[in-house]
Amino acid sequence: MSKQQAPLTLVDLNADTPCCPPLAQRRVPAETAALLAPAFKALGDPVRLRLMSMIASAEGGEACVCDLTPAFDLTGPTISHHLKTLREAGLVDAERRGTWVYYRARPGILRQLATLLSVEPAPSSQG
Amino acid sequence: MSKQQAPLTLVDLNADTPCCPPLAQRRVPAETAALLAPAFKALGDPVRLRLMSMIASAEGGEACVCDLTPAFDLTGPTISHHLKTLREAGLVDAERRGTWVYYRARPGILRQLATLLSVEPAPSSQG
DNA sequence: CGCCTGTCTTGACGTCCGTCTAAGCAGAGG
DNA sequence: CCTCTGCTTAGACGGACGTCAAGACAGGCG
Repeated sequence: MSKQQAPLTLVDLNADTPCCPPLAQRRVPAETAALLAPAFKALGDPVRLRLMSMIASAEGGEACVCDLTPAFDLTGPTISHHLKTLREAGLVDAERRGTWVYYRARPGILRQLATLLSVEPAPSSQG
Repeated sequence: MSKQQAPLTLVDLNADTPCCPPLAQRRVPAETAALLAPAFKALGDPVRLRLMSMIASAEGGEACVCDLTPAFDLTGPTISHHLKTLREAGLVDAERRGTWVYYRARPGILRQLATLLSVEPAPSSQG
């Protein structure tokens, strides 16, 4: 990090409010696309999509790896790898408490992605 | 096509109404994840995310390849390849009219993805 | 018909991804 | 201290991905 403080990205993935208008309302700028695409990419694997859902829908808002792993026909390291991908995409946070590691969804970025994909409620035949 | 009509998938990507509750509300079943993950994957590339936005936000709801290509520092075939990926993911439709090919967004699946990612409006501190 | 323009397909090349096994690290308990 | 369990990291391997150059296909025009 020898750089000065980078010129603060236009999009704040931690914000709780949408960063940008829906994709169908205005062209997504290249910088925004570069920032948001990795999040979609992370959700672009069935295993990770299910992991994300299991974490986000878990009681108490968090899920233990020990609960996630047995739901798949995959080895522990593979699940760990997918969780790391979700973490690096900013979609989840991890916290160790004693023996177990708990994952928690970050609602902010989820909301931003949802807003980006949102479409006008109905395609009225005449404008 | 010697097959009989396939046993209609649980999720209809063409429907205009959401296929399933938000990811944070209930665990996404494996079959649903397998069906929707490719759409997220298709949006997981910055170029395709921008293409999708350019198409969805275009006037008249459609965009000509000839308008899309010059927006990128990529060759024609590469753009064509990305458009094919979006097409195969069910996100856009293509139609040839004379010399040019026009792409059009499919709002149905976009709505479904948005619904899937949607989160409770606000983590109100008051129960 | 023959050429020109616009788009897609093919084949190739380097990189990234999903998965595994083996090894490493962190707490809990004897 | 040692060992056991839970999770992550490291390394390897096959397959998929993003890109390009070259060629094929489709439609308009002289």
